[in-house]
Amino acid sequence: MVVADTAMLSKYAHLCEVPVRPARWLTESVRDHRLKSPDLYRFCTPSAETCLRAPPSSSKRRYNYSEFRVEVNYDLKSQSAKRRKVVDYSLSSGSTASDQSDSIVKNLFPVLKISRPPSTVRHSEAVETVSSPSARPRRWACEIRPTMSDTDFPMNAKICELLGVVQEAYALKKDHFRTLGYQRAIAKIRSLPHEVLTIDDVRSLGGETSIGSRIERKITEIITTGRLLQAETVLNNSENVAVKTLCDVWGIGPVKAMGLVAEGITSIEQLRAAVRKNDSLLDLNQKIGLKHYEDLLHRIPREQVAELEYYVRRIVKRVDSSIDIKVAGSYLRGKKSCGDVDILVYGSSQKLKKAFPEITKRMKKDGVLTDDLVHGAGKYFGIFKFPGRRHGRIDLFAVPHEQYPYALLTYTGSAVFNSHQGLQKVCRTNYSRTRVEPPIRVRDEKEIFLLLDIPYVPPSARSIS
DNA sequence: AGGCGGTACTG
DNA sequence: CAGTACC
DNA sequence: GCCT
Repeated sequence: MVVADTAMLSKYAHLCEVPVRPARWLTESVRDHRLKSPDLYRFCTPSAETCLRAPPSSSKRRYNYSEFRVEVNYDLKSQSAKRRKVVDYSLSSGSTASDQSDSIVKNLFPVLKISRPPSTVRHSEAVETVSSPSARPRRWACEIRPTMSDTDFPMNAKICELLGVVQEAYALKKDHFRTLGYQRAIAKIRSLPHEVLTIDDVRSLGGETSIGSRIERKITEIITTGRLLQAETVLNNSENVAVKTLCDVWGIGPVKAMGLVAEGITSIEQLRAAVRKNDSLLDLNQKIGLKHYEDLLHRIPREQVAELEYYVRRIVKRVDSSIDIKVAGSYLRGKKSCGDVDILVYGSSQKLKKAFPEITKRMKKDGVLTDDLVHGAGKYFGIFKFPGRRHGRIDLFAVPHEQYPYALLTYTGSAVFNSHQGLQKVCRTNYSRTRVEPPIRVRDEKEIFLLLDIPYVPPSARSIS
């Protein structure tokens, strides 16, 4: 099943191999901290009719999350009568968090392999994988269509490249929404199953395409002339190029960069010279970003992230053995290299209060954390370094265990993946340091997918851009 | 005409 | 408060 | 920028 608004429905319902449910269902379930009966929230449009799940045979079935009894549709692709399984388990258990999650996973997803710790296995095995592809839907709700590789359709790639130049220029001007418009149009082109060689290839899509008259005109220009004047103007604008370069320094954004360019600073070297003369040109974080500019341009090899994980866990366990860590982000998604390292530090909020500052303190004493960028009560952003290695960016998040699955989902990303299907919304509502009400209780990420009734997507499949 | 993500930290 | 960053 |  898919949580959808009306626009979503008209766009994607025909692609869904699972039932569709209105967003109102999610909103009210979240608000009231219990799952509303889906039968009260059905779309009645003909196109969605075939997607709707048949009403439960037992009219007494309740969707109360406190007793956590939900239906699991774990073989959505099966053409035969839908196989269903009712899962019913109590929320009390003496086992550890990872034991719990493993056994739950095995119960819910018999075909799922549970990985050993990433540091002890080869990269390709380091993420949870589904052993039998036929045991889950081919097309996930969060992955509406596969993205074509650039070589598939040269013209599409060209269009995306040139529109991307314009989009970046708007991003630097902080024209947030025009940027968004271009991003969506580019995503659309990239997802097309055919090459755009005439403008009719775009027009024939019909419906909501994210491509309006303006972008359509630009696409026409690219198709007919092979060029886009506006993009060339941007690329030839040295001021633009300089702003972009300066924005690569952590802590410098478009506004600061434009200010620097206005002062005649157009390169990293010039910026360093300028800071030597005027110490207050940059704030503390920007100076740190500049100091490690070259190192931070490099991605961190997966093996080194695993080393860091080992080290941080050792520190954490010494501070408080009831606390554990989880490396999320692109590492958890199985990438061979990571732009930074995201680490969730999770345990009881009481213990975290004392332990979290202590953990970063010890890492600093060891010389592993070399610079602090942000340290709040619930998050730490900084720079780490191991002997003989480059500096790298590290983020630590203190997560109370009842919010852990939401935080894990959030920080595993990708950002684009999270932006689909209400994932962002449900995580936001339930993972927040300032949150007062208790979150909807879930034990692991899979239960969040259940909550949304979206087929589970393993981390390795969430790297959509 | 108005929406397009929400939150947390720095200075 | 604006700016920047996080996914 | 696009969409409702």
